[in-house]
Amino acid sequence: MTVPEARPRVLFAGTPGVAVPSLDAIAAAGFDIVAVLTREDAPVGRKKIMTASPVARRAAEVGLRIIKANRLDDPALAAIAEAAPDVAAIVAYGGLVPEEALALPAHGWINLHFSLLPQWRGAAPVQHAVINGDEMTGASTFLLEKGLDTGPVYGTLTEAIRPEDTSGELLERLSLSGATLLAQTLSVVLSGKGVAVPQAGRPTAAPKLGLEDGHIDWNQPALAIRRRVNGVTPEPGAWTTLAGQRFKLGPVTLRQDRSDLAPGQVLPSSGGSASALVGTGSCAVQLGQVQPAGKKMMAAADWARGLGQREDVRFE
RNA sequence: CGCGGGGUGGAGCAGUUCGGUAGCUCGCCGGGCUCAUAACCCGGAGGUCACAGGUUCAAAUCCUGUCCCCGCAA
Repeated sequence: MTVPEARPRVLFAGTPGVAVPSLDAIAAAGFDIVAVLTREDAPVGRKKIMTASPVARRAAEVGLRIIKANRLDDPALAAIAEAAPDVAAIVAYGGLVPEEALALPAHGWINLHFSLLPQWRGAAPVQHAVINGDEMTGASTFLLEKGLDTGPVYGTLTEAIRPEDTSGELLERLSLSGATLLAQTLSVVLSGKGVAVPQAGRPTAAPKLGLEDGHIDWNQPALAIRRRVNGVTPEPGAWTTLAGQRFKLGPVTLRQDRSDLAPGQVLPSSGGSASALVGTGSCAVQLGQVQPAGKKMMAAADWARGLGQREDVRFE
């Protein structure tokens, strides 16, 4: 009987869709994923259907051992200890990793974070980068420690933020390139050649966004409004109100040729090139997709047609 | 049974209160005008008004039930 060559034992921790490419990349790189830690099933949608996380579903497809826990209490810690990982890789797990857990793998926990640390530490780095109007962002792999995203950095990559990028699109690109970075970092760390560099520079905070973060203030300049809309798209979503009703907005485009509209004033234009313009603190913006309360998401041009001849349309 | 809005030609809407001829802005097809056009003019096709019962001389509209979509809340 031959003794198989020892493959590095990896614990993967992650929950949402952006973590799935990392799981795939680590598996493809040949690591032995001894367990996948993810959050418990959660009710989704109006019907509250209990749904497993994207990472849990992917892990199930591949036949990996799954540990579902919202907090790393004793049973979860025991399960991790039993899996005996050499290293843990964590991408958007969604829960705090206590110090007892940090010590379990010999090489610690390697976190993939979607910013150039120490910029945008926290739950929503991509969203804040977009809202802030950053032209460049990236991803970092670092050694998890007690503080929030404060550990020394193993590797980074950069990604340009395009003016029309939404957080969702940017995050998708970063989830793919970041997955490769994470797999590379694991290899280097497990080989003992990893070099972790303490974070240098001025930290900024990127707390999780709430519903109110998507509330558009039409008195702001058009550029700021576009950045905010892009930053909160698709989650938690940009919105305003119309006649007291919630009105969701998709990405907008700047119309620097129109500055004759008051902030919030809506101008439906008719004709084959129908669209809807909205006044801001500076020039107007042109709406792309809109969703009035109780309606499906629709093209702003379609919505504008249904408005008819009304001229009193105004967002609050 | 958490609260609320909605389902009307391909799209977005009006019409429902107070039953009585299917409407508006577009799109589509054909023709015209034009150097040209997403502009303008003329003509045309396309709808069991979500579904099922009920009331009525008559239902998109009133009554009952069902399905589906969405905004909140969680």
